[in-house]
Amino acid sequence: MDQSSPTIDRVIVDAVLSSRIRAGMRLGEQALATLFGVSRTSVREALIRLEARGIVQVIPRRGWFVVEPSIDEAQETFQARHAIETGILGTIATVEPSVIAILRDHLRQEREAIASGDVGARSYLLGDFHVCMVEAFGNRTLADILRDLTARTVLISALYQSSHDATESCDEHERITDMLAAGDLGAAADLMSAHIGNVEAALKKRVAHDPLQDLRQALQIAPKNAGSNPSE
Amino acid sequence: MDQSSPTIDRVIVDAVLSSRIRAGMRLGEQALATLFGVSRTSVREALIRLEARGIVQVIPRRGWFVVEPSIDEAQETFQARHAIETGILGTIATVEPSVIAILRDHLRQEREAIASGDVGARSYLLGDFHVCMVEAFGNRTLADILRDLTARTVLISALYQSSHDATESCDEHERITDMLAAGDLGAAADLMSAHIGNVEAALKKRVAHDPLQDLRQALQIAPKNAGSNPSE
DNA sequence: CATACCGATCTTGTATGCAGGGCCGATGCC
DNA sequence: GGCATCGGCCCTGCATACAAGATCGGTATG
Repeated sequence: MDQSSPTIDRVIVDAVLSSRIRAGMRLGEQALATLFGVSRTSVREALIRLEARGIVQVIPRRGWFVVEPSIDEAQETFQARHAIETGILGTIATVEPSVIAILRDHLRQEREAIASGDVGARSYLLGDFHVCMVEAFGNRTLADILRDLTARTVLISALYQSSHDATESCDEHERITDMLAAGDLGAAADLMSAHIGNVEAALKKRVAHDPLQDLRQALQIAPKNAGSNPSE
Repeated sequence: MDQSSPTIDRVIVDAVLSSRIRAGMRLGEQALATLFGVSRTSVREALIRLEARGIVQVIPRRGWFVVEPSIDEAQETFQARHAIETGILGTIATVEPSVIAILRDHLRQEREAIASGDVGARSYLLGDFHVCMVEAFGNRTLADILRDLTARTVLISALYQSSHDATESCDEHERITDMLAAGDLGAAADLMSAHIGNVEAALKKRVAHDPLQDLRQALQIAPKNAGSNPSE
């Protein structure tokens, strides 16, 4: 149904969630237009949508770039996720068994992606757990909001070199699910609070944004494309 | 600084927040283009932005309309606001005196608008209290999200004929501010929870969506343009 | 009289063209 | 040799033009 317009948005957002698109990457209108086989107009519409969602930004006569959240913006993003996710847990009364089933299945996919070494799927699923949870609670509005915040979180984690282990995150997800299954929403909220805090704390060792960093890296690791997205 | 593009967005959002634009109202591209003295392209960009923010929607070859949230969407919106606002209160540790000062000044404006009978300013300020609070807490990201949710709340309140009194809302705002000033964040969260519940409960008497309603109203209030925006 | 058909008109969807402005390399000057 | 300047190239910003589709009116027919 929603093919023509949302497609190009989805592709970009999915790429961000899968860590295939990094913060600061340029998104030229003409380049995307030829890639998708459409006019610049359609690409521009998609980019404007993504800008409203806080995923890309335009510099007036320069071009479109994936957002590079500052330290402050990163903190705001984590605080927002913290507030929303603990807030929704404090709002709902009971948790249906179907919710647990969805989350259990999601956990299985997470483990599968981690085991198979698919870093894209791993990144996507680890972030999607939270979106999935809120959506399972029946609030699509909040899920959409959280998805965009998650995209920014992924960008932030790459920007500030998160050291948080995937297995650790997955374990924490499972513990949260266990508490939800037990009906202990307060404990689940506490675990969620700690979990988000862990992810945020894992990137406190910020990347020391001195200009020499880029130069040094460029001189040692030859080409302009680091081996994160070899295919494109 | 941000004049050219955001202006048209702001005008529409402000009109929604001020209850000057109702749910279901048509927003023709050409009409807005001539009104703002720009091309359809710019108008379209603004509408696409507003669509991403969940304020308007486009029906494929029909036109742009202000969203008419369904019962379920209305509940989702209130739950989202509930989760966010109680969540942020549970997230922050201390509340700076400057925050209290901002809220006190805001309360003064609310009372002023209520006393003067300026229904537009009243609607705007009553909703803006919540946005203002989150922004005063220092989280602009969450404040932007809440602003869009507030816009939908205003549309919902008009759609389902809210009976919640403005003075009552303002009083509740003041009690919340008092608890924040006292440093009792838990009590503030409880009051906020009750406050949002009150607003939501006040519109449970839904508007009986029979088609005769529109027809009857149209037959009584003559022309095609209702007298909501006489100047523009 | 009711209904089906059909064209006029208005709406959005999409492409294209041109203008404004920034970046970068070449060139001339100090 | 270093530096300022200038011109070409490329990118976005914006308007316009055309195409596709939907609504609504009139008209003809059963």
